[in-house]
Amino acid sequence: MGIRLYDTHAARLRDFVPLIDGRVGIYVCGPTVQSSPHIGHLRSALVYDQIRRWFNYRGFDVTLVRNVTDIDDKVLLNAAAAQATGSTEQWWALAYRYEREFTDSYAALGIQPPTYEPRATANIPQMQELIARLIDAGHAYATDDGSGDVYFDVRSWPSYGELTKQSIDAMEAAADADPRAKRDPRDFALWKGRKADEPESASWASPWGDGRPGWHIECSAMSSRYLGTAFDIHGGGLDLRFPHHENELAQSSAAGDAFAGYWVHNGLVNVSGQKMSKSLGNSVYAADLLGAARPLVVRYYLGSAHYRSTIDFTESSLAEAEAALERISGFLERVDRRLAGTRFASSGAETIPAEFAEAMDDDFGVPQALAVLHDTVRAGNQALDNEDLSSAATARGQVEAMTEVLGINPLAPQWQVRTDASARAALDALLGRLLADRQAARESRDFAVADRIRTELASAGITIEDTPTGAHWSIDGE
RNA sequence: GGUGGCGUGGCCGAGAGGCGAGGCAGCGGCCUGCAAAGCCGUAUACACGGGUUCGAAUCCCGUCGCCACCUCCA
Repeated sequence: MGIRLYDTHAARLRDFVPLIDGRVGIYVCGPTVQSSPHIGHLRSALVYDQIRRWFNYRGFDVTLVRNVTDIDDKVLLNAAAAQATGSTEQWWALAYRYEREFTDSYAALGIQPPTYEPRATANIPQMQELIARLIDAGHAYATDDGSGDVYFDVRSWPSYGELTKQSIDAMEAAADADPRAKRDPRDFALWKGRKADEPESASWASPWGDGRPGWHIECSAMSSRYLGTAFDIHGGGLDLRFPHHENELAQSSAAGDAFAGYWVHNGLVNVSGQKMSKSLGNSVYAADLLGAARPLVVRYYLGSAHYRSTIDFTESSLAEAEAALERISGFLERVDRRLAGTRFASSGAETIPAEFAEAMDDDFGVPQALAVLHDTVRAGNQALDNEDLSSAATARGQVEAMTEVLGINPLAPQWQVRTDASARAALDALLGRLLADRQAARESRDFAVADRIRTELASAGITIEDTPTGAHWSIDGE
């Protein structure tokens, strides 16, 4: 049985059949690097990381391309606005600064780097070549108003609107768009002629005059450059279906490219039930999240809902994720302690339970897969309670395998807080003394003393758990 | 106006015709000196009204409410 996924274009679940056996090419729309990454950007990148990891597990050779839009109106606008108040930062420096913020945030969440991350500014010739093909084919036109603009002619492409099932005539006319010299208000820019107040560094020579690319053309050009004119999966946020993906599809098809075989769209993130927007001032940035919880907790939270559903970020969201994760790491630590020194000490086979795999194969059903994970944790704890070490070891292997493929193994090096080894050893020695004192007090039934030690440690952020093999201490939140 | 989606127990969140996913919180119990952790048990949940069916949270019709997109969006 193979992987099924929901194709937005067909509007139904489809069996995944790769163009080339054993390989999958995925193109994902990355961010416009005009401001800091927010919770929605993280969720989107995480979704494709999960998908990519599952394809990998299923034996596919995955090529994941996620672009960086580093030239666009907002980038220029934001740089110009800062310059107006004294900044000397150029638009390209601003874009690169934000690009690094994105990279750092992705890395913090354990999102594997894509196979390649092309920048729009590095693919201008490819875009121009595509625009020229569209003009030749009669689907695009350069305006005659001297602006240097080139537009896609939506009326020339009968299937325009097919991705989002809309007909051109039923579309609302763009209220705020500057019609300039468009033949139809829905025509969209492929090339934007340079305006007098725009920096020379943001313009490129072209057959239609100096200028810069429109937004949509970059993805068509870059996907075909790196994945071929026909490739397997195109992904992005639900909000990109229209106009961005609709336009990509129109221009690539009109140019004669087969383009994406499957369209995948991830759900958006709301904040307390509301859409996140700058005007509402309710944006939750990556920095806010990473300041509020460990990166692993953020990853678990953002990755625990189904990729197509809207998730709502509320006050308790991170605490709930933390608690769920605590169950998993609690088991893994417990089983490791119990199995140490036994013949089950070293990790056995890491196997993925069939139900987990079935859930993931079915449109990446992470929520059901997590249910299997939690069931396995319970089974493992039961086995430990019953001193059934063999079953406990099996459960450990399964939990490790499942958390590994989801990128949420709490014991993975990625998530370990870097603590000074010598400081840790010193702490361990001190706690050893205190725990010995507490044990002595307990044996002489002086519980007041024993409890005081435990309370004092608790107020220092250290939790004591008594186990059959002695007291175990841990630092809260690690 | 057009297109698409959603409404599940105190909360989060799956499922899509027939044994009540899972997590959090709560309650009862086991364990413990007491805890913690763990385990066991614990819920007449599917917006409303009709209909189809032996059987509907799931399919159909209608109603109400909420949301997204319609050229800035992850």
